[in-house]
Order: sequence, then structure tokens, then C-alpha cells
Amino acid sequence: MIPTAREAPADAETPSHILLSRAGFIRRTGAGMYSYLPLAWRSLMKISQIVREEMEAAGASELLMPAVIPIELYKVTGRDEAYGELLFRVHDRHGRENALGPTHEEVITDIFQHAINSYKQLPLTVYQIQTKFRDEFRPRAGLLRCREFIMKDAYSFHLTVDGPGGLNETYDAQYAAYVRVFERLGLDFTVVDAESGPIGGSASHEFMVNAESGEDKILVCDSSGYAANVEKCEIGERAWSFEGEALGDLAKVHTPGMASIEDIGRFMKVKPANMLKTMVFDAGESLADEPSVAPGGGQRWVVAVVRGNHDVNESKVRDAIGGPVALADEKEARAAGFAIGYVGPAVAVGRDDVLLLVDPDAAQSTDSAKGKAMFWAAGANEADHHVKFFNWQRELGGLLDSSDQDASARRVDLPGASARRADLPGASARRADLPARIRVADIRNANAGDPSPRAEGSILREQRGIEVGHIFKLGCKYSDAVGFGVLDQDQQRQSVIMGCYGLGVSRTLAACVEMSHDENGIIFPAAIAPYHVLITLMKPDDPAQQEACARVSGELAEQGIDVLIDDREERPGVKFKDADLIGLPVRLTIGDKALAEGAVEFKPRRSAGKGELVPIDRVVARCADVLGD
RNA sequence: CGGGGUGUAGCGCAGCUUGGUAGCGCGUCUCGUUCGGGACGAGAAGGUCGGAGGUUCGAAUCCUCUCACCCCGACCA
Repeated sequence: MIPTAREAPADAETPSHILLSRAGFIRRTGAGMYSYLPLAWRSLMKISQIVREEMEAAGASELLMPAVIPIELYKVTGRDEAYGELLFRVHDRHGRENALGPTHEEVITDIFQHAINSYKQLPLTVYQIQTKFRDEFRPRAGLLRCREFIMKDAYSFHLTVDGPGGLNETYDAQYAAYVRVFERLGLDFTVVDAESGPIGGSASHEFMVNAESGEDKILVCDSSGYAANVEKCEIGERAWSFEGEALGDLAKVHTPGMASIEDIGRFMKVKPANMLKTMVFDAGESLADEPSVAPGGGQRWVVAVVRGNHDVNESKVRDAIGGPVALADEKEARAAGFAIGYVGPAVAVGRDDVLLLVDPDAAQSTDSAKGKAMFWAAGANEADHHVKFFNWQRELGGLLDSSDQDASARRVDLPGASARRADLPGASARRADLPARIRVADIRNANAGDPSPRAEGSILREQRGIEVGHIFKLGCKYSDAVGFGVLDQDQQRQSVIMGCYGLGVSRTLAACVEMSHDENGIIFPAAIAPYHVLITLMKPDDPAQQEACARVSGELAEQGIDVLIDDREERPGVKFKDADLIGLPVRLTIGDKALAEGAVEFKPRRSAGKGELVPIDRVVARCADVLGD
């Protein structure tokens, strides 16, 4: 059952989807749902086995939880809301609602809550390998993002964060286990700092298979070894200053119907890098305690300003203000007086409900490269209008000068801030001089070429990756939600501290193909290949060839090498094409010519050309050699 | 959820503008010739044209509704 095809299904576009389909590994059964045919299943079992070995070595025990889970468990933690449409929901015959498990923090916490009641029983780590369900808005790219997939998920429980038996110890052990798993699988990967997302928790790392087609953008600093997902990546220190002369008088420009940076840039003949992109966020209650000029009032709106060619990072905005934010609802923001699409920094002037957050690259009044005043275009805070010759000091003058006695006491430490700033060229407007309603902070996504946050003078390099593993320090988020605590040595009730560790088994197979293929097909590393060696018989009916095949395959099997035999009555070309497509690490061809010399043709999939003749009694050693790499 | 697109044989597609016998390539089956990089010839099987309704003497084709799927975006262990 290896249905190979010359052409890929029309809906397949990415290499792994096309090749796994053509090579007879998978068949699409529904949108984002795939059947694993025998070849794929063998590969998945091999990946799972390595995962199992490393999990056991890291002290985790395997178990299996149900895929169908009462929705009540997810209501306890609020994740039925947080996940929303991503949860598959099924109603049983009694009308009870269940979720198909997208991940099992709630279930495992529930189990442990009832089973564990003493610190003496901790720490514990368990894992399972199971089908997970997520009703993705847009499944795509075959196995890379589907609605039903195979995942290894592990969970650990601790009394403490540090020290023996603490969360950090297990987290580090899992981290190391992941590194060993992906090394053993023969994958080229990068570990990056990551955002925790809706799973929650403090620290997290993602394991990315390096592939051009990857969905995730990661940034790497070669000198320090720092690597992070773009969602998380810090940017090194950048000089900034609001002080500087204006290049010209503020000029209002009519820009009807042009709300996008691209449109305006084209119309006004301004490069995006010379525009200020201004986004309005709704901080809700996050800023309730912030100083406000208005009696009894609080700041609600966060106006974030970055350069037009940069993207605001919502997580960084959240960190900068110390609480949750969300992009403002357009209607509400309009009602509050923001001309959405045409907002500029000056909107903060005269309002006491706005916190202005400015990225260092946007907080410039002097173009240091040219040594003259910086040219800025920005929104005019009036529908269909923008302004040219924006100058921070002039346009925000009142705000920048307003002194707020409480400000210095309340100010939090911002990422990337340091005392050295004053020494940097062009830096004179010190953070300490700013009123509380303006902050300069790193609030944008990092790009290639940005300064490294870990090595002075180095810059960040960009590459793409496929997320195959993600580990989290959860803390007490789930245990507190269900009231899971144990008594410690001092008879004090302590919340149990958790970690969770995910690894996409089916995605790893696809990532492997993305990483390693050529125009003829897949090139499998030995650890993931469904079989190690393919024996191609030129004349399947020929007794001499049959005998040679039986001998070689028998000897290979004795060495623990998995053999697939192609004894189909097909023309040689067809068999060779299929062999390359399926991509097993070694191909042995048994034909008359070689056999006459007591040899078979030996060809590693990676090597180009014809392959070489190897005497039959030495071919097993050669196979073991190649597979051992 | 916004934008774009596609549903016709197992797979890949044409036919639709201008309504009139449902086609091509690959694959499958039979026979023959071939036989170390997706052979050639002859023949054969295989289709509710996504579904429902409508217009018409007549609908794959025109109209209305609907379903499914794909791509881009937004979102995302």
C-alpha cells in the first residue's frame, strides 16, 4: 500500500505536502485531516519511539488521557473562552458538551489534584503521545498545520521553582531531552526564546526546524548565541531623542481614503521609514493606577508609535505598560475621538486618558545618518488628512514639558533602558525627563539587521523555522484555577507549580521533509525513514536475483536494518523514480550486470549519480556505515 | 472572519463566452512489442458535470440559492 503518483493533488503547495502525498505517505481525508498510510505510520512510530526513550530517560512516565473531555474542565480555567472556536465541541446523546482535547493541562491537573496531596509525592512528570484536535480557522500545508494531529505532551508538578525537584530542574531536563530527540532524528534545528501565548506561564522555548518554508520568523545573534521568535525577540539598545529642530513648517495634506502606510507613502512620496505609524490600543483596567491629570480618571488608551516600516508587537506593548492590552475596537476608538487610520502622536496632546508609547526608532528628531533634522510624516488626527514635517518637540511641546511630580517615583524600568543612553550620539532627552504620559520603549518586532540585545555591536540575522516543540514554565496558572495545592514540610498549603512540554510528532515528519528534499523527492535521515534500505530488483522473476535479494535482506535484518523490497513488475525507470521520491537513505539495485560480478549497486539517497558496485558480502557493512552517520 | 479562486472519470485538466451526442493526459484492465531513470501500439472499463431549485423543446454551459474545498490576510500549542 504505497500509492505513488506522478502528480500531486491540486491543493498541495508546500514541499512536504506535495512529496508526502506523491510518495504515498498521506491522504487527505477532510479539511486539515489526514490519513497516515503505512509508510507515514512507520516514520511516526520511529519518531514516537525516540521521543519515548528520551522522555523515560528524563524521568517521565507515559500515560494516556481521553481525547473526549467534558467541557466543564475547560470552563474552570476559562480556556473554553480563551480557545473559543479553536476547540472542537461534541455533544453526546444526553446533550452534554465535550471538547476534543487540544492539549491536556486541565485534565492532568484534575487527575493530579485528586491523586496527589503531599509534597512527598512530588516532583512528578508524565507524558502521553496522542491525537490532538484544534479546529484551526485555516488549516494548511498538509501535515504542518492540520486540525487533527499527533502530539507528545508532558506535564510536570513541583513544590518549588528552584533547587532539587524544582520546576527549573525538570524544565532543564526536558529542554535537554528535546535537544537529544531532535539531534537523534537528524534534524537541523534552533532553540529560541518564545512567547507563552494562551497556554500561559513565565518562560518558554520553542524548538524550530530550520526550513525556508517555515511559518515562524526567528532572529539569531551569531556572536552571543541569542535566538528568539520574532514575537519575543528583544532589540538591542538604540539611541533616541525628541530634541531637535524641525525641517520645515507642519503641513497638512489631504489624503482621502488612504489609511494604509503603503498608499499614503506612494501618494505623499514618502518612504515608510519616514512615517510614524500610530496604533491605538485599549488598555482596559491595566492603567487604572497610572497617574492622571484628570481628577478621578485613569489612562485607558495606549497610543503606540513606530516607524512606518516597522510592526507594533502587542506583547511588548503589554510588557511596557505592565498589563493586558488589545488593539482598540474601531468603533469605540472613534467614539473616543481617535480618527482611526489617520491618528498621529499629537493626539495625546491635551488628553489625560492617553499613554503615549514610542519606539526608540520613532523617537527621533534628528537624522543621525544625515546629521540634519528628521523628516516625519504622520497622521493628522483628522479623517483623510496627514501631516508632513512632524517634529516631536514642536508638536508635542506641551506634553514633553509638562512636569509630573509623581512620575519619577512611579516609573517602571523599561526593557533596553540603561544609564549609558546619555552617552550615545544624539541622545539628550533622557527618559528621566519624560512625563509619565510618554514612554519610550522597545515595542516593535525585530528585523534582520537590528542590534543584538546580547552582544554589543552585533546585529540580528533572520531565518525561518517550523515549530516542532514548545516547552513552558506554567507556574501556578492551572493549579490555582482548580485549587490544587499540597501541604509542605511546614504544614503550609502550597500551590503546585507546573511545567508543560509539547512536541508535534506528525508535524516533525512534515518538517523533516521540508528541511530535507530535492527535486526528485524526499531525502530521509535514517532515524525517521520508514525503512532504511530499498532493494530494487531489476528482474523480480529471475531466481538469481531473488536469491541475492533474500540473502542481502536477511543479513540486513540481522543487523536491525529495515528493508523494503521493490519486486514490482515495472520498468526500471518507474522504480528508480519511486525510489527517489520515497527517499529511503540507501538504495540497493540487484541486476544482471552487477550480479555477474558478485556485486550489487549501492547508492545513498544523498549522493548524486549512478552509485557504485559493492560485492555482496560487503554491502551490509556499507549500509550500516551510511546509516550510522 | 475579510479578500481571491476552484468544484467535470482514481489523479491533473479542457469544455461554459455563443445551451444541442461529456472530452484530453496520467493511472487502471486486456493483448502484443519492449525492459538500467516515469516505453510504444491496439483495444477496454470508468462520470449523479458538488447539491437544490428555476428558465428552456433541450442545461456541465444561463439565473437563484446552497454546500465543500484551496490560496492570501487576520489568528495560532
